[in-house]
Amino acid sequence: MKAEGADQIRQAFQQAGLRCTPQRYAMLQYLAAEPMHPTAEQILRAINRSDPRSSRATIYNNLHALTKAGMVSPVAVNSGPVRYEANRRHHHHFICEWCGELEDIAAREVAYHPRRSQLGGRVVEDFQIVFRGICEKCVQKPRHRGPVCAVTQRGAGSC
Amino acid sequence: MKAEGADQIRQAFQQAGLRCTPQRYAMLQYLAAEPMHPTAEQILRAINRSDPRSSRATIYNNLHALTKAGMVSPVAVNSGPVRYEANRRHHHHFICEWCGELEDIAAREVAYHPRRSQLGGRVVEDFQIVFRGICEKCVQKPRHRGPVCAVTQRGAGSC
DNA sequence: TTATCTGCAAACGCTTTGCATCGGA
DNA sequence: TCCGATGCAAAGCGTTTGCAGATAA
Repeated sequence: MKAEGADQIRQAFQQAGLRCTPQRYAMLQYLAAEPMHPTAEQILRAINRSDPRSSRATIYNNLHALTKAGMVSPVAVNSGPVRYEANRRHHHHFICEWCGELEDIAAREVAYHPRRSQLGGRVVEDFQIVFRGICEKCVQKPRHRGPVCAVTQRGAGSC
Repeated sequence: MKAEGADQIRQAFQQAGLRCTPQRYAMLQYLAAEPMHPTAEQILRAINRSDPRSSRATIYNNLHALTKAGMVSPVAVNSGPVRYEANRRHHHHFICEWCGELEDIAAREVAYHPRRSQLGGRVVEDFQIVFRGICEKCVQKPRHRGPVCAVTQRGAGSC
């Protein structure tokens, strides 16, 4: 996904009823251009690298605001710091058990398209598949170390 | 799922090459009998309610040990404290966006049984579906408060 | 007997919060 | 102009760690 145009970003904030501050602008631009799933800390470092000085508190405040407005989504598929992604089309996730990397899986790669919007007496509004296994990079690398810790997601790093 | 027999629990530890201490025994017994997905703190409180005095550090140590041995699994589908479950058969999860409750969904309730164990160049070893929506209890209750915060999972509690 | 486990307490990492100041609309 | 956003610093919560003493096998 490419970076959005300047007007597009301003407009998005307007529609959400949020002020378009330099900090928010930088955050959304970064997240929309970024194929990774950065943590709050990574977002802070990335946007402070180029221009305005954002504070940690502002990053957290705005991640909440943007989440509430539906402009970004928290990705909480493993433990550790929460990761974020700009809202793209419906997709799933893959987690490498060796290097901990988190990748997107396009919905069309998966043959599951439930028709029912119910499950027992529950109303289902969304679903998301999390695959676990070994990523492409790790498959073709010799296994230096063991897999990452299933709880902390730390302990390896061979990718 | 019912509580396991005493011998069964001792045996499980033996097979894993782990000592069967009173603390570990209580933890596994509790997790095997418990249909919830308790946090470390909840496990601590639950097992200290009945018998031996376990410490917080021991709970965390053992959750790692039991996870490494494949006897319990961390459930990290939302942010906040990590939740744990004893290893049962393959299943999925449902998260209520109103009360934050986490429920199991039996695999047979879901018509997705992928044949391939690959996804691009990746090796898939496991997958897990996370459904989001409104749980049975919340569906039939008037909506007192808004949904829980998507980041912190706090802010409601109507269930 | 001894490697392993426990418990305490301190430290750590991530996140939230209170409050004074600032600035976009 | 003024409500909402920012930044700082301190506190909060969940978790990890080091180490001395206890204990299952």
